[in-house]
Amino acid sequence: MSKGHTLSHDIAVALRTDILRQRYQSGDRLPSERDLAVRFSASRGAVREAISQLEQLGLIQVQPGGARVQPLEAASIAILGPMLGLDEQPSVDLVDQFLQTFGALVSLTTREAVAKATPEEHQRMLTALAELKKYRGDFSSTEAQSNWLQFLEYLTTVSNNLVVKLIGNDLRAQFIGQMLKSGMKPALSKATVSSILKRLDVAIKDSDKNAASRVITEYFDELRLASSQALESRQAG
Amino acid sequence: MSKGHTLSHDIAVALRTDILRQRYQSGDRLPSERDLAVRFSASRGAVREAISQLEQLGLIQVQPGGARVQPLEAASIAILGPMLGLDEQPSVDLVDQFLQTFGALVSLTTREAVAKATPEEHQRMLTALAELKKYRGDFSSTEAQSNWLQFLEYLTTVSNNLVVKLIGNDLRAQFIGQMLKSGMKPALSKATVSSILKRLDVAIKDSDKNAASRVITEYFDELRLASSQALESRQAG
DNA sequence: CGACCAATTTGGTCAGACCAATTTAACGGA
DNA sequence: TCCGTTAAATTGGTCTGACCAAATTGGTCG
Repeated sequence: MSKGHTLSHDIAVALRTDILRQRYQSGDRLPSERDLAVRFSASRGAVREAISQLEQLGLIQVQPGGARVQPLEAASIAILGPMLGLDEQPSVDLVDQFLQTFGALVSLTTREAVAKATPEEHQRMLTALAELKKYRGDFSSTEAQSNWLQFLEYLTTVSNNLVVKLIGNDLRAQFIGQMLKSGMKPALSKATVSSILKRLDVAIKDSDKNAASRVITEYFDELRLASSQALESRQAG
Repeated sequence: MSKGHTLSHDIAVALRTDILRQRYQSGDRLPSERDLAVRFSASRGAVREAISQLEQLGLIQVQPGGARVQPLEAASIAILGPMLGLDEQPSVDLVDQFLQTFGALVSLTTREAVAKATPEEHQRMLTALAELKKYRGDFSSTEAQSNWLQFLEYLTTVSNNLVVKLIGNDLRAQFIGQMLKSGMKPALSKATVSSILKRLDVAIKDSDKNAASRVITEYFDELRLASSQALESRQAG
């Protein structure tokens, strides 16, 4: 194991990809563990480990007689990243759904953060915003994106909502990884970004949780629009 | 395997519980696979399967030299149900966070469902609401709760947001299971429930997505309040 | 064609072996 | 006594082959 991945993990990834590409329909039986061991030139133990990982993801149900593929929509959120990474470019619908959902969660944590922040946290939010404003609305660099995401993550921390944090763990790392891999960066205009940062600043200064939440919702609505356009023009071009 | 659970799953559950109960701190090394095999009177293979499940949950990181416990807040949402089920009664904060987050997601899907529904779906929503109104605000029965949850799930289906669906898979089944196990049912007054159903009906009839979303948000805010009170009075009593 | 039974296949688990990577212990020198 | 180096021990990663319980498949008979 020199490349940091176990064989069982590699097998699970390969099978997961087969399932996500619908090479098996819901209800179909997977090949037997013995057959998979031959296919992957591995021991049955490694295959069993892989299979139990897929079962935990909700992708299959295992019982004596064979493992059966389950409906995709009954699976865990942890399959989102792999789904997005299936093709060279992600599905427009799925990206939109992700942004919409992620936006709703961030809007919630922003609201709660503004409502709950200690004076110190409040100041730290404003300081971070001031740093973001230095980009003058130009969020296209990796650094700017990273700082913006860190800011959003800080809001989650201040909101102290573990449930959102746990969901975010499954959503964020996977999504960002796949977006970067696909080389796609949705571009908001500098005017839009500047406006959002400015209004967010005012909302936080005024401890106006509703305004802050609205600004974030608007940011994600803009981002959804820009993403859809970017993806569609890539598909046309 | 006569009781529907594999040994590896039982071992994973036991270790997960140890970790969630903070018997190990973040950074601590778990006992070796060989020691765990002795402890659980199992083979090392079964232990390895259990360990790889815990790694997928983000609870541990496995490498030669030993598996290390990871910070809880870096884990997957799939640990929420087990966290809620640790004690006889769930943590007030965690239940509140769950309801807040779940409420935000349902509010989003309600908004989208109202915006997107086909005439047939629209009619089906109204029909389901009419059925719910027959309870005259009395949601205390298992049947009423079940029908209400089915209605909310139908909204998710109509909204066609796979991301929310996948998150819901991790949230819903676990949470409801744990709540029922703890025998706790938060009680909203009949007047509150009737009012919510009535206004939701109007909003859907008018295809007013914002109003529908607001009604759902309000329902969950009331539910959060009632839950906190119910849990706190149980702790006091 | 359907029911029943036997054979085969499948998952569940075990023990023991071996190799690569990490951790711990021991030794020597300053 | 402390630090650095090396060796030994421990740990994870994987394999093979065996056996048992549960499910599936195939064959036979009415």
